[in-house]
Amino acid sequence: MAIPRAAKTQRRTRIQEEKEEIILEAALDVFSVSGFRGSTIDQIAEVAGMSKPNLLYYFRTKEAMHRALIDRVLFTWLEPLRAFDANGDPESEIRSYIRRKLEMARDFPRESRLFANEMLQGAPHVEDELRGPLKDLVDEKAEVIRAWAKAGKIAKCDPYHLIFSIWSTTQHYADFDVQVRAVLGPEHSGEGRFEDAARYLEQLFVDGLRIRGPRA
Amino acid sequence: MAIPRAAKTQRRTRIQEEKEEIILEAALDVFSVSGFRGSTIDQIAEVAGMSKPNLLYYFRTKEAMHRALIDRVLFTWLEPLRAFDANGDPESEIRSYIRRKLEMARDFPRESRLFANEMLQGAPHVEDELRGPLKDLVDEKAEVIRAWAKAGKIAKCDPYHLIFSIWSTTQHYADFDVQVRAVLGPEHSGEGRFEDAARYLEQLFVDGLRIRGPRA
DNA sequence: TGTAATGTTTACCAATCGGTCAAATTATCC
DNA sequence: GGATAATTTGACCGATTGGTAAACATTACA
Repeated sequence: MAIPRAAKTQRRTRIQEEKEEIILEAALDVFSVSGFRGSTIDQIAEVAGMSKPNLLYYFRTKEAMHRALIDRVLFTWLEPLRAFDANGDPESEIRSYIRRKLEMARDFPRESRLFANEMLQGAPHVEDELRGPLKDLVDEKAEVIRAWAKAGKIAKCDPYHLIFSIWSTTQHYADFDVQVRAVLGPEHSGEGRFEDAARYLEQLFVDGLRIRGPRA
Repeated sequence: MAIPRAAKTQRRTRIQEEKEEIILEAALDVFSVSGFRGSTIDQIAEVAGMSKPNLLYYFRTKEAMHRALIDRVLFTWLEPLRAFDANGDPESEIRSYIRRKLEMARDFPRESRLFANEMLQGAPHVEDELRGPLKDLVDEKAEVIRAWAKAGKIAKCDPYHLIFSIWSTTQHYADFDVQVRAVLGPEHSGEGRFEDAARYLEQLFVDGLRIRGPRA
């Protein structure tokens, strides 16, 4: 009798790893569009190409699927900020942070939307992570930015709202993709819009951080 | 026999106006958090304090409720952009546009989230409005900004991405409110955060638009 | 005040929801 | 190859879903 669920076994089988990957991929498709409440296990099962009980063999509940997905996304989502280097040159650090975040919006839009959906619903599943690891990381990087300003390397600014601005502007191209495409029109909806956005955003933020000399 | 639904009558009764208002208010509460698919008529009925069939007397389907809500929100949501004045002073126009958008994020967060939810789901109910009225309005204002740049009143920049940036940064404080509060901590989660955001964003965008002189 | 239109509720429906169960199938390892 | 564990599925469950039917209550208006 195979009572133990996959999750409870000691070692993960080859099949387990493969199937869990397929399921999470399908779950990402569905959750990122409809949010937790609006998604159904049947939808995910159909996308994954397996039966519903089979999904539930690998993840005991809908919550468990969502949880696993969120955990994975949350980690990789913070990668760019983690890479933010206190010893680097301020301007190029900001620049590459923007570029990296924009690349993620381009290459992993579903992950961005999954996260956005969770935020819109009041973060019922991740509030602890926000207040813990996320806040800690942001606090740390905000301190770096503040130190740069104090040392006169960049203009004074509120580091928290700077970070919020970079988050929102870059993620906008993933989360509000439909709107961006609709407004830009079909002729500017190719991948080139990410190039344009990168150019604009780098200019915007870097200019804002330069210490202003006498104006023309 | 009262076959005709409220919506089909010639003139709207006093009761109709009141109840429809109550229902839409409740629907906004629910839809803005859970999105269309994730919301149920029962939830809305409970918030509205009336029975489910009573809701369905005023709005025949869940879609009709959502539709009515979206239409109303879409209109008021574009108010600030409509007010953007081609004959005004560029710097103060941008400034007051940011301020107005931020006020809306503060005073009408549910409306912002309703819209964001719709975008995340691929705008299945409003794609036409995006491609029509919205695009037209943005095109018009983008032309204004381009003209300002051409006349040397502001620095050259991509007007579309400028508008996207203002949208995303301001709406972020409504849509990602949980995250903002979590990162800022309880001591900075009072209404003052909107003041700080306004100060930061006005500086960011206005600086970016100033024609740059020789640097210090 | 009577009556027709409007508004409200109870009871209900078929479809779908998240999830279980036991039986059947497949992979693994000796 | 056979025993055993791991995987997959069809049938099913109670709860919830969006929505309806019809009886009942209230309002507006002559």
